[in-house]
Amino acid sequence: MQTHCVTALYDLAGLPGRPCTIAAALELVGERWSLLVVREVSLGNHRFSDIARGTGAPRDRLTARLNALVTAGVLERRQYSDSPPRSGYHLTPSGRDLLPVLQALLQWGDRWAAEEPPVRLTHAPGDSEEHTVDAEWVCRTCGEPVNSSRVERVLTPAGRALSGLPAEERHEH
Amino acid sequence: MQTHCVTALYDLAGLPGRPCTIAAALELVGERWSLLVVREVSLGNHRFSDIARGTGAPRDRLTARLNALVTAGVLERRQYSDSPPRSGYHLTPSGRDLLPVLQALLQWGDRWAAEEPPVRLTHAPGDSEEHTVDAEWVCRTCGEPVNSSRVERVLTPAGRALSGLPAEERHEH
DNA sequence: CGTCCTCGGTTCGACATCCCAACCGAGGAG
DNA sequence: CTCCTCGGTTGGGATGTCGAACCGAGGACG
Repeated sequence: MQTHCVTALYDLAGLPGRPCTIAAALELVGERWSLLVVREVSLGNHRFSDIARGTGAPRDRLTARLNALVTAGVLERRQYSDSPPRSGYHLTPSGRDLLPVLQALLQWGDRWAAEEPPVRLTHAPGDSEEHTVDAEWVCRTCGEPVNSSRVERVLTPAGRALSGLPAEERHEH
Repeated sequence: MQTHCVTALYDLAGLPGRPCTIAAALELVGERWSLLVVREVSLGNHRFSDIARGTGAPRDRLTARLNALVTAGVLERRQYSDSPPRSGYHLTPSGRDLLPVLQALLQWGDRWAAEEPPVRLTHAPGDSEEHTVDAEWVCRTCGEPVNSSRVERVLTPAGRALSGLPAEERHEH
């Protein structure tokens, strides 16, 4: 599996504020419509007009976002017809890795932004019964829910360099 | 536990595109700086100037975002000094529920938006060793990872009403 | 008292982005 | 030939964004 970005990594030093990959991520996919475009493509709508209808984005904004997401390495264009020449947009591995972000937003929106969710995710894996998906973040290493356990933030050498701290000996309080 | 929004639920019918709480969520916290403000507050920076420094947001934008997040019910103002009268911003339950969104963005950004992450999250729950957090979404009901299992989208009655007539949905392979 | 400082904003002007509606060119279909 | 769809582009007005300057309340210092 790819472990870092191939196409569009973001220079953390060029960002304002605390050096943090959340900010870098938002720089790539945080503009208006971007994540909804990813949602729409992940639902199987690969064509310009389907994405436009599904998201509700203005066509010129959609053009801009699609191009930005392609150069960010989140989407790729793929020709699906020679005549007339037509191409569709598909998720790259990096784009597929955004699905957890969408899952998190969906779950938050279901709970806090709508009276009654318009869509329910159901789940029938293996031999268990069909049921509504209610997901939580779990640490792959130890299996515990992430939020209920003690989590500490540690600056890496790269982070120390970016925040102007001496290379060794100094920790944040 | 609160199961829906108390202050600022978003009228899904007023949104363009597919009725979807991801869009509603982004309407509340998707503007520039909003999620970074939530990150900053969650790190313990409650004061205006600390949030400004931590996020790098212009002061007028920060004012706008803080007010929006307060009326959205994500943050609340709390007075921490009478003289001079000073108040800080704190996460509400709804704001705390955004942490999984930040976790998802962090993980994506670490992998796809930066060469070397500036911060590592470590985790030492219960009796296991300290290790780097690597989280995934797991279904609370059956315990299986959400992305690797069959998940289906089902329109609820509310969703059916909102979309008039449901279109057929294809899935990516 | 007067001057300085910090904190939490507000105001201003230049600029970028956004939205909508109209338009356009390539390529079928009839 | 005319019409249609698809995938955009273009123009103009509204809205959002930015950086820097300004402001008022309230200490702190002398």
